[in-house]
Amino acid sequence: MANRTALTTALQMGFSRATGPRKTVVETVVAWEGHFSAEELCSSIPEVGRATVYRTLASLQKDGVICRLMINGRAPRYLLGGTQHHHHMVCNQCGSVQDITGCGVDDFVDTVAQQHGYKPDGHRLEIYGRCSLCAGKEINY
Amino acid sequence: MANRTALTTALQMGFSRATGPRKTVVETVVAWEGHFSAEELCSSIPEVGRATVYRTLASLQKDGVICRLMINGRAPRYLLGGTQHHHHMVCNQCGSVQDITGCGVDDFVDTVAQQHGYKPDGHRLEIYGRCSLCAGKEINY
DNA sequence: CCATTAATGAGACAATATCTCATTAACACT
DNA sequence: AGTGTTAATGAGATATTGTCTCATTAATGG
Repeated sequence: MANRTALTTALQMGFSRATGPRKTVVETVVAWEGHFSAEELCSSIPEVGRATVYRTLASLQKDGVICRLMINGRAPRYLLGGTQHHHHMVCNQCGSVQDITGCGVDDFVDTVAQQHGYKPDGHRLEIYGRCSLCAGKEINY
Repeated sequence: MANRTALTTALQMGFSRATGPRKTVVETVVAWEGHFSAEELCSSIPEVGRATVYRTLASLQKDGVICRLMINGRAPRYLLGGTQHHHHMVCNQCGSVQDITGCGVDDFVDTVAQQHGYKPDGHRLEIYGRCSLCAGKEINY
């Protein structure tokens, strides 16, 4: 399994006990195709409590196992991929996500951050835009 | 008034009627110091209905009059500034916002976007990190 | 196998966002 | 200025998402 290492690591980092519920959450996250919201994850594993899901997501994010993307709409969405996929371009309309790699992003972010006295959180960069396929889907108040 | 143009424009763009409530919202936004959440805005102008505030915010964002920042926590925060202030660096902990200008960001974003077939939404770039003043404020589930 | 205590989860609560639809009022046109 | 048309409003219900409490469960070291 490609993500075996990530899974095992995730189960151990940031916690002192490797529990069953957490294992369920992590395995589900690892197997997920594309990005997901916390509520979607909760729904897919109703046997795990909501608090535990949120706890685990926060921990995984903190440890860099998953990324948290603020796409258009209310709920943040999560995406597997820590060290390798820190940079994304997100479509505000359809929520499609593209990786940005090998573009000198790290250097750029570091430079800008340093200029402003920031310590970038894992050098994470997200560009929000609109992919060419998306027309304006209006909200109906 | 410095933002006279922005205000007038904002009142007319995207709507067919310039109404009193919308004028109230826009004037309040223009006069606001720093960033704000939708609920904060609602509270400050209770005479305007919640739906109208959200409607107007969405419109202003779409027209590029305000920026929407997804800072750590639940509620998105808004910031006056369209064309001039499209780039920000946001601290995930304290929510402080710094402008990024004159760093070749536009060119960079354009290049990356083009490579991925994106049309960046007003060339808006946001880097989420952690400012050096902020220690980890944990969540107590 | 036991004791310790980290972790869990049910469910209340809080915060935020959206929707419905009857009412109001902005605007074009006299 | 008066009037008809209809865009816009807002009160309040509802939906969605996130956090907290605390009694109970179970992982781990010894």
